[in-house]
Formats: sequence, C-alpha cells, structure tokens
Amino acid sequence: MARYSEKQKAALDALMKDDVYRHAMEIIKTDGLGGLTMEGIAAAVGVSRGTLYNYFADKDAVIDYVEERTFDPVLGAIQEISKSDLEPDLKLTRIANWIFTAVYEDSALIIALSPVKHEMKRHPCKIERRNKAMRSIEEIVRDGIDSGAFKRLSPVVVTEIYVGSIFGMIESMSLNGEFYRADAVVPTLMELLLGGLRNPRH
Amino acid sequence: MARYSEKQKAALDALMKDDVYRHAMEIIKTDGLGGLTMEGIAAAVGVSRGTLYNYFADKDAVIDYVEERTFDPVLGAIQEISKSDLEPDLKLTRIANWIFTAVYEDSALIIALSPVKHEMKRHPCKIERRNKAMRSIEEIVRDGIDSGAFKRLSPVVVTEIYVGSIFGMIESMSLNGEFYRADAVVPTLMELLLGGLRNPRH
Amino acid sequence: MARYSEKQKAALDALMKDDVYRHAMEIIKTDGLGGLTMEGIAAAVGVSRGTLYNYFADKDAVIDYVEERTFDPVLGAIQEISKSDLEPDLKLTRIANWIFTAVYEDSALIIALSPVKHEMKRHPCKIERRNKAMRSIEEIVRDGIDSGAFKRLSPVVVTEIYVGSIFGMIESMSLNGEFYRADAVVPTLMELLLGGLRNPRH
Amino acid sequence: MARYSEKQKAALDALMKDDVYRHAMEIIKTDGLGGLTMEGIAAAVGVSRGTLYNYFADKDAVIDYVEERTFDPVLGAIQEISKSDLEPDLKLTRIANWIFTAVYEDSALIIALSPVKHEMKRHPCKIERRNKAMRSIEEIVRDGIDSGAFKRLSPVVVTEIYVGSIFGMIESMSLNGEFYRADAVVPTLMELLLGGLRNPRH
DNA sequence: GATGAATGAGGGTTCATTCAT
DNA sequence: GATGAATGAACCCTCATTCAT
Repeated sequence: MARYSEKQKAALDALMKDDVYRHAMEIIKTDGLGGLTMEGIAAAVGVSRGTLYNYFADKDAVIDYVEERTFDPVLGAIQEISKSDLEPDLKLTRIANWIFTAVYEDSALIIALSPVKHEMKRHPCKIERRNKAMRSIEEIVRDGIDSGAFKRLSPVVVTEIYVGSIFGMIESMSLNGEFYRADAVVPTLMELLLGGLRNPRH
Repeated sequence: MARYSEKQKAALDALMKDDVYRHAMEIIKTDGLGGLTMEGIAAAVGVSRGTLYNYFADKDAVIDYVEERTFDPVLGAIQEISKSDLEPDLKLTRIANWIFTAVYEDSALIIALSPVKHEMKRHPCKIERRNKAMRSIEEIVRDGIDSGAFKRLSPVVVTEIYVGSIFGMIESMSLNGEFYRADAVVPTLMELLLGGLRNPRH
Repeated sequence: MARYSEKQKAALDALMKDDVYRHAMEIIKTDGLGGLTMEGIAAAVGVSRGTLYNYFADKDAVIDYVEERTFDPVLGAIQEISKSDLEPDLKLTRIANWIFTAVYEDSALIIALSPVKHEMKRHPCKIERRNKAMRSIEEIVRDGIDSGAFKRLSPVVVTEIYVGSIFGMIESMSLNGEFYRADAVVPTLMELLLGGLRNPRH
Repeated sequence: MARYSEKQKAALDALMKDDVYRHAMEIIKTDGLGGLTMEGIAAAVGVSRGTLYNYFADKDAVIDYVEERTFDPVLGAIQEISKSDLEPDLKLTRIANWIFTAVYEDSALIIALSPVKHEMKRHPCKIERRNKAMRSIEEIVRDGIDSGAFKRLSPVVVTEIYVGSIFGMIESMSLNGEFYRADAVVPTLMELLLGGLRNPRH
C-alpha cells in the first residue's frame, strides 16, 4: 500500500506536465508547431512515448495544455488591469506594457498569442480564450467612450485594432528574431493609438 | 512528339504554375496549409504527382511560389502608392484601404500575409518579401516626419505598428471567419493611427 | 496489515475471480473480445491493473478462465442429462432446450460456445472442453443406436451435426442480433434431426 | 508517355490483389484474423507497406476483399443450384456437397464462412453476403414446402438449421484440424435433415 | 516530358506487462 | 498484497519523393 498519496500523485502529475510544458515550448520555439511530435516531447522530457499518454489524452491535449498555460497569465493580467480603477487610457497602456514585457522576458509567449489560423479548427478553446481577452479590453474601451475620455468609435473595431497592433507587432518581432523592450515600443504605440482615440474635446 | 521550342516551353511552364497557384490557393483556403499535399495539388490540376516535380523542386518550392504570387500584388500596390506624390497620411490610408479591400475580395490573401512564424525557417524569402513592404512604408513615414507632417517618432516602430495593426486585424478577422469591408475598418484604423501620428503643430 | 490465512486467501482469490468473470463477460457482451483489455477489466472490477496479475498470469489466463466458467454449466447440464435415464431422443431434445434457453437468458454465453477458431491456438483448453461435451453427446447417440432407437449412422458424424447445428444457429442468431426463444427453434430443430435419426423400423 | 496502358494497369491491379488475397489467406489460416497486419501482408507479398495502400483504402478494405473473394464462389454456387430445376431436396444436398467439397479442397474457405461476431460491426457487408446466401436457400425450402415435398415448418428456422449445421460442422472440423471429405459427412447430414424435413404423406 | 507505382520514414495511438514503492 | 506509472513493441496510416517505363 505504499505508492503515492493523493498529494504526491498530484505533485507528480504537475511535475510531468511542467516538464512537458517546458520542453514542448522549447520545441515549438525551435521547430514550430509542425515540429512538435509526441516522440520529440517524450525524448526531451526523458520518458517513453507511452508515458505521455498517461498524462495527456492525445497530442491535441498537449497542445491545448501548452497554449492554455501560455495564455493564462496574459489573460489574467488583462482581466486584473481591466478591473482596476485606473483611467481607461492608463489601463490600455498598462496592458500593452505587461504583454511586451512578458514577451521580452520569454519569447515563447508568442506561441499563445499567434493564431495559427487553420490549425484552429481543432482547438476551439484557443478562440474562446482569445475572445475572453478581447471582451475584457473591449470593456475598457467602452468605459472610456462612456466617460467621454475616448472618441465615439466602434468599441469592437477599436479593440481589434488595439489587440491587432500589439499581436501584430509581436509576430513581427518574432519573425525578425529581435525583440524590442517594452519601453522601446509601448510609448510610441500608445502615443499613436491613444493620440487618435482620446477625445480632444474632453 | 515534337520538341517544344524555348518559347513554348516557357509558356507551358507558366501555364502549369498558374494552374498550381490557383488550385493550391483553393486547397489552402479550404483545408489550410496542413491540407495541402502534392497529391492533392496534382489531382486538382489534373496532372500526375511526378509532373509537379518537373516544375517545382519540392513542396516547399510550391508553397514559396504560391506565397510569392499572393504577396506580389500587395507589395506592388504598396510600392506604387508609396512612390506616388500623395500626402504621407493619404498614402498610409490608401495602402490600408487597398489591403483590406483585397482581403475582403479574396480571403485567400491572408495566407500570404500571415507570418505562420515557425514554418518560416524554411521560407526565408517570405521574410524578405515582407521586409521589402516594410521598407516602402517606412519611407512614407520618414517622409512624413521629415516634412513635419508626422511627429518625430521612430519610423521603424511606427511602421511596425502600422503594419502590425493591419496584419493583426486581418488575422483576427480570419480567425473569427468574418471579414469586415474596408470601409468598416479603415476609417477607424486611420483615425486612431493618424490621430496619434500627425503633428498637431503642423 | 495482518496476513491472510490460507482460507481467507482462497476466499479472496475466489472473490476476485468472480468479479473478473462478471465484469469481463459484461465487457465482452458489449464490445466483443477485442474490446476486452486488462485496464478495462481492472477498472470495472475496481482494482488496479497490477492486481489483476496477482490472480491471473496474463490476459490469456483471464480469457481462459472466463470461457471455462462460461462453458462449465453448459458442460454440466449436458453431462447430467446424458447420465439420466431418459430415452436418447429425449436427452438430445433436453440438451438443445437447455442450451437455447440459457443463451436466450444470457446472450453472453455465446462467447463460450463460439469457436473463434484462430484465437484457439492459444487456448487449447477450449478444444478440450468442447470435446468433453462432444463425447457426452456421442454417448447418447451410441446408446440410441445400440438400443435400436436410432439408425446405424456414424455416431461421431451425427454428434458433429447435432452440435454443429445448435452452435451454428446460435452464432447465426448472435450475428443477426435477434435471439429466438428455445420453444421457437428447438421443436423444429428436433423434428428435423430426430426425424432423420430415429429408426423407422423401431 | 510510356507507363501502363489501361489494360496493363488493370492487370497489375488484379495481380496485386491476387497476391494480397493469397498471402492474406495464408496468414489468416496460420495466425487468425488477429494476426493479420498490413506489415505482415506487405512483407509476404514482397512490397512495402505503403504500396498496399495504393490498392486498398485501409486494412478493413483488405479484409473485406479477402472475405468477399472467399465467399463469392460459395454464394455463386448456392444461387446457381437454387435456380436450377432440381427437386428441392436434391438442391439442398447439392449445396451441402458443394460446400464441403470446396472446404475440403481449400480449408481457407472457412474464413469466409465463420462469422467472428464482434468484429462484424465494422464489416456489415459480411452480414449482407451471408443473408444473400440465406435467402437463396430459404427459397428452396419454401418451394419444397409449397410443392408438398417438405413438411410445413418455418422456412426461416429450417434454413437457419440447415445453414447452421453446415457451418457449425465446418467450424468444428477446422477446430479439430481434421477435415472430412464431403462423402463422409453429407450423406449422413442429409439423411438426418431431409429425413425430418420430407413430408411423409407426400 | 509525363506518369504513377513504389517506397519508407515518420506520426499518433493502444495496451499487455513490469516493478519500484 | 496492492498499486499504477512507466515501458516499448506493435499497429494503422500518410505523404513527400523517386524512378523505371
């Protein structure tokens, strides 16, 4: 009756998932999602292929897990900032800052942020996650408009532009392989976006 | 079977590549890049798998070709607008308009516009193409700054933001499957970006 | 944990095998022999995979056990009826009745009755069991012939035909998924077989 | 433009399928359906695994093909005899004779004749084929009853018994590994079945 | 030049079995 | 004795690529 206690089991599970997460990220960073194979992960983690299936139902589950774990902190930060009682424009700035800082510190984050469109059909959760983030930001924009701080523009479109420009830039950075520090980008980004978004008559 | 003259051969080559381009695009639109197989292309074009290899070195060459041909008109439009003698802010608006209109008319364009980062290692030409476009736009921004029309912000960063927001939005649209018309997005987009970019003291 | 006495151990062993038998049958009924996995059995019984191996050498042993336990009552009934002092033709009728009734009541019985030929190499005991049943029936046939009740036909062949027609019909029923009640089949079956087997000059 | 003409292609296809049929049968005879693997077939035929997939969509297709090809002659013989203008009882005798002779000559036939119940879910065609045969035989029985040659028994049940006893015996033979010649079995079989089936008042 | 049959390297997945705890 | 995590062999299937015709 030795084996593991519930606690130990959970710890083991967490440990393995941690390992998988880290190595999968590494592989994705190096070879892209297309280069991610169960064999590759298993080898990197140092277990056999079969073992992986004790922790993940299938490859999709691995990808989902990696993406979720990558995106979750981003979503958390967005929601937290969104709920704070800062001014709308400051909220948007903070979010951009948080994201660029995070990406600068771990470029692997981009995996979670990039859509990879056509793989999406099989990972609907990814869209959901993204939408959650969008809604949080949209709310900020709406607040800004309602309070008169922002111009009366479509909140949905503004949000798309805001998110699009952040993610677009991050993709671009990852594409070129050189990541700017947040303070090299965000001020300019916010000057542009907020410069056009702020209500001059306010 | 009579030999083909050089001219005929070239024409044949162009014809085949045309066919491949069209059908490959169709397949990508339907099934994504992952659904693109040499067999699928060959069948769609109506030739045998082997024949494809007489026109393209390998699958990567097909993808490169498709992407290039997709991106070329975009690049062309950008360069042409860039070289025109419109005001810088109008140039930027025109480019955004052109791109959104094109994507709205043929959603397959996104294939060429989305980075699909990690497939990239094998398609360096894609980066080059993108950079060419970036440089054309950067020049517009520089002109605007030099002429005093734009604020003194980093042209590189401004360009990244401009391109990033456009491509980011397009990815977002393709993700959600609903494509806005250019006139539903571009005015807002330009109001934001140019609102913050234009030099108020000008 | 106190050691178990021999008696307790035996009881435990019987208990476990009982459980395995019941749940394995259930699984086989639902998903077929191919759907029977050690994990599936363990989960159904509520023990771990490893524990199963303390009671059965391997998967084959499980299958053997299940088949044996399934076949045993059939064999028992046959032998009992065979040893009774009924007339031979009545014995044969009773046996057919018993089997069809049993199968009708628990369709899982067919597992034990159907040969599944080529899995057989690994389960020689199955053949033995079957042969035991055959010999019991053969004896009835011989008695019938010796007593002049039956025609002078090869007892072996008659037995094969008798058993074959019963098992064949059962397979057919299981194939079509509809099981006749004994009284819908046995009278006809016996009218045919006995009609040809009974000695008219008797 | 060399390659194969349509005719040659068809011939090649037939050749390959022939090979697959023969070797698959051999494997099934030796190791059972469970021992039939694509790798095994490929190796036996002397081609690569991939090649098999140029001729068969998947493993199921191979199995279907083998079963169909095995069963077809049986079905053909049954239908031909059924349509002839022999007396019903002679028809039934002929069919039994044909089958036993065929099985005696190539024991591999049993593969097609044995149900293998639970694998069936994936091979519905097998049931269909079997049912076709059943219907042909049922018709003979009906004719016999209508003409007064046979007793008024349920044609369906009689057919089941007839077919069941034949297939059951064949399974039994294959189980024991010793195949009787048709003339060692069929007379007895028919004496039994027909003895009970024939209308005495006729 | 065209063809398409053949290849074979992977990829994902399942499961009987082992063994340290 | 019980456990269940780990294993690894096997299986099915896909597809880019080659090459004899």
